[in-house]
Amino acid sequence: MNSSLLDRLRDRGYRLTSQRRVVAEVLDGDHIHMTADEVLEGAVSRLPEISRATVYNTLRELTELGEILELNLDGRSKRYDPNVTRAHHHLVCDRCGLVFDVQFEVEVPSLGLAEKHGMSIRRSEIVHHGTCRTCTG
Amino acid sequence: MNSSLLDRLRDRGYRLTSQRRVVAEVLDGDHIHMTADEVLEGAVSRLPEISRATVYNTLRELTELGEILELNLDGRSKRYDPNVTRAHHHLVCDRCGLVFDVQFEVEVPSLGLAEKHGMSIRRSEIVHHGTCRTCTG
DNA sequence: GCACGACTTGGACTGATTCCAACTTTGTTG
DNA sequence: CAACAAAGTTGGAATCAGTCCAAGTCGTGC
Ligand SMILES: [Mn+2]
Ligand SMILES: [Mn+2]
Ligand SMILES: [Zn+2]
Ligand SMILES: [Zn+2]
Repeated sequence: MNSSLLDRLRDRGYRLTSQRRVVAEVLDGDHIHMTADEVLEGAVSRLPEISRATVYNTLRELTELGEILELNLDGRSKRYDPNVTRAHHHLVCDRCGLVFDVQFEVEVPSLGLAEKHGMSIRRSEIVHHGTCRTCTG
Repeated sequence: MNSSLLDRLRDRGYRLTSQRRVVAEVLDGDHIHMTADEVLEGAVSRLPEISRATVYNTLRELTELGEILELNLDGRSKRYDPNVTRAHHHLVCDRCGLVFDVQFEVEVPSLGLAEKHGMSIRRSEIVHHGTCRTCTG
């Protein structure tokens, strides 16, 4: 998994810098949905001199490579999801921003030509908005 | 439709100011997904002295009333959708931001208790990301 | 070892939205 | 009607996330 990520980076002609390695390490996990700032925080704790700009650059690169998903769950910070292999939904608490994965056996409905308005579709996203238990009080 | 919106505003104890009326008018339509700035622009053309702050205030109120939907389609500006009666998906061009409605007969899969992680769900959103015909070139 | 392109950096900048304190409007009460 | 309170509006400052940029560093091929 991780080695293939690094391989892919190399295959694209990207250099394997300590900064990129650290960002990839911080993002490793199963049900995490970190903001860029959280990634920066984790990266800094391993490599104190890493900069915000590099974290943003690397997140963009990893997204373009398809190694992570960039999620717009609420109107706030984007979140980055390393789980690209198993398609899943997301559950978001509109009050506190908590995010859950939902492993649900519903294939995303594929659209017919008519519905696509001539667009080519790359990816479909299902987000459920609600209130988590602690926020309900 | 429109009168019921104004009625609802009154029922909640909201005053029916010219500013609120203008914002509601600008938002009236069927397949529109305006940004706050576009709403402001339309509102100003009818009521030049209206302020940005009031537009944002009114958009929040209408959203809380359930009269419009606040959509986070891309990481940019939120979009406001007055079509709350017919559930539908959205199709977004990731290059130019164009938005289409998709009237598709797929009910949003409802989640079982286990999948909900204890959350109460208010609304589910399906967004298809891709590239529109003109952006494909 | 040098040169060059790739990469990183801090800080300035931008765009979207929220916040705020002053002001205006409207509704209520005597 | 006058006076006061409550609700609404305003412009601009502030915040927040993200992008941009010019300068400096690194590292690979020659
Ligand atoms: Mn996820
Ligand atoms: Mn719509
Ligand atoms: Zn919550
Ligand atoms: Zn497009």
